[in-house]
Amino acid sequence: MTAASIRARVRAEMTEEIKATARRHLAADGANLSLRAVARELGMVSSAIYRYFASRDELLTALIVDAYNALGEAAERAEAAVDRADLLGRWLTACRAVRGWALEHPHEYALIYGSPVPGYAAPADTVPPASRVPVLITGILHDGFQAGRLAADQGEPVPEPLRPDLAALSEEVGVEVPPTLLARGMTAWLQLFGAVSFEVFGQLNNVIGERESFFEYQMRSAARVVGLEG
Amino acid sequence: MTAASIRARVRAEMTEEIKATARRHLAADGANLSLRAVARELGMVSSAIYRYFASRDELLTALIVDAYNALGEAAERAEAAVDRADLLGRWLTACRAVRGWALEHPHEYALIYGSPVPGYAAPADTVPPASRVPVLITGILHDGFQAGRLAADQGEPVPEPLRPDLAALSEEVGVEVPPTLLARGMTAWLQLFGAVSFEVFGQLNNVIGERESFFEYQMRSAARVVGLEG
DNA sequence: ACAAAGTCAAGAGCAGTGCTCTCAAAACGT
DNA sequence: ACGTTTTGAGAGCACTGCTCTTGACTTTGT
Repeated sequence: MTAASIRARVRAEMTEEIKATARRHLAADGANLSLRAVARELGMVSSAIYRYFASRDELLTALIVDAYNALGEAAERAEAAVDRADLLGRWLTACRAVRGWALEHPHEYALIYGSPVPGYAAPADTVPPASRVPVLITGILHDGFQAGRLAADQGEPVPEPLRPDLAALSEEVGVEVPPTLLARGMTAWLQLFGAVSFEVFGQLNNVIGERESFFEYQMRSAARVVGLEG
Repeated sequence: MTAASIRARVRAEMTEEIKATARRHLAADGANLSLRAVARELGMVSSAIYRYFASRDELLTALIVDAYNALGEAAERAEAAVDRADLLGRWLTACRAVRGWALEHPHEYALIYGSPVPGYAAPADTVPPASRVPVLITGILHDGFQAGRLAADQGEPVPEPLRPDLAALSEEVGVEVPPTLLARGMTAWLQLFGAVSFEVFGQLNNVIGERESFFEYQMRSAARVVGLEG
């Protein structure tokens, strides 16, 4: 049994090493990285990789799950260090963590928030890692609402047809937030990933030089829409 | 000279035909479409394509420019049909046109607003087509400001370091808009493309069913931040 | 202790890719 | 009509993802 564990452990290490190498190659070739190149760098032959990943897509899926988790954890850790009562601080800190991680790992960010890979369909096990950031944001909304510091109704009225979607969403996450507040939360969510994506994908090149100020302004503006006071 | 025109015209038609075929292949293979497959479908050999495009990247550039122009034109045409005094209507109409085009041409949209193609660097001639939508939005801001219906200062205060960027931007576009208003315009811009990207790239799957209501709500909310009254 | 079962890396091979080069046949300007 | 330019075809290079087979090694059941 201990012997089997050894083999299992070696296998796990090898798997991790392949992923690490692939992650490095991601920077050069994006989503269409070369399995053969990864194998070559690891001093093995391409067919050997298929012992660990059934296909290139499966390798990609592993990288995607890892990326979602890394991003989620970065946001969670940063946000957890902020005083629970400081709602605006929690929001801004989470935003900065997302942006920071994205700028540090632009190619992994592109993998999860960029254009979908052509033939690739994300399997179900990417969903929980993917929802870590949304869940985090929803938690801030929840706390603010419970404390009576976030109004349910405010700003643009929420269209009737949209409310069931929002109610189902709040239920799915397991956090109770009124649909009207959740709708504003999604505005902030769009604003966050819109800003990060534009910066990472180069849409801000030759447009905005002061990236930090710009991001800070946009996230504070989003917070204002939600109703988070400074 | 007329003879030369014939050859030139045939060449132009051939170029257009290659692009059209490539556009079709874009749907299946995304940014890494196959030159050979395109050639095969056109009944020619792969090397013949190099008479029209020096490389795959150059073909991609042509597709990118076309996509930016198509999107820009769709937005401009729709917006132009709205009463000039109806600022909110102009904004919402432009937004709907952008979303509509993106949903009709998801793969072309991914090409211009998705993750940047790995080895590819966008040449300078993509800039003017790319700025058609931003210019359009800026025009609405300008008209509203001139008419005294859009306040310069409102909402979140704009950080000092950001102002030169915004001033330069307004100058570059050739449309006079106060930096504070332009900052809110960029909020709306982020909101627009954040919403469209999330929908086209599948981030809203199993999250929002009522896409139209959701989009409408988000764009009205963005308009409110800018200061566009209904 | 030893054979059976399982696991692994390697190599050959298939069909495909972007791209370059050469060569013959058109189309063109004069 | 003649020399130039443009065009398509074909062969070829180095590369890709992936499959299948082979031989060596390790783990397991008895």
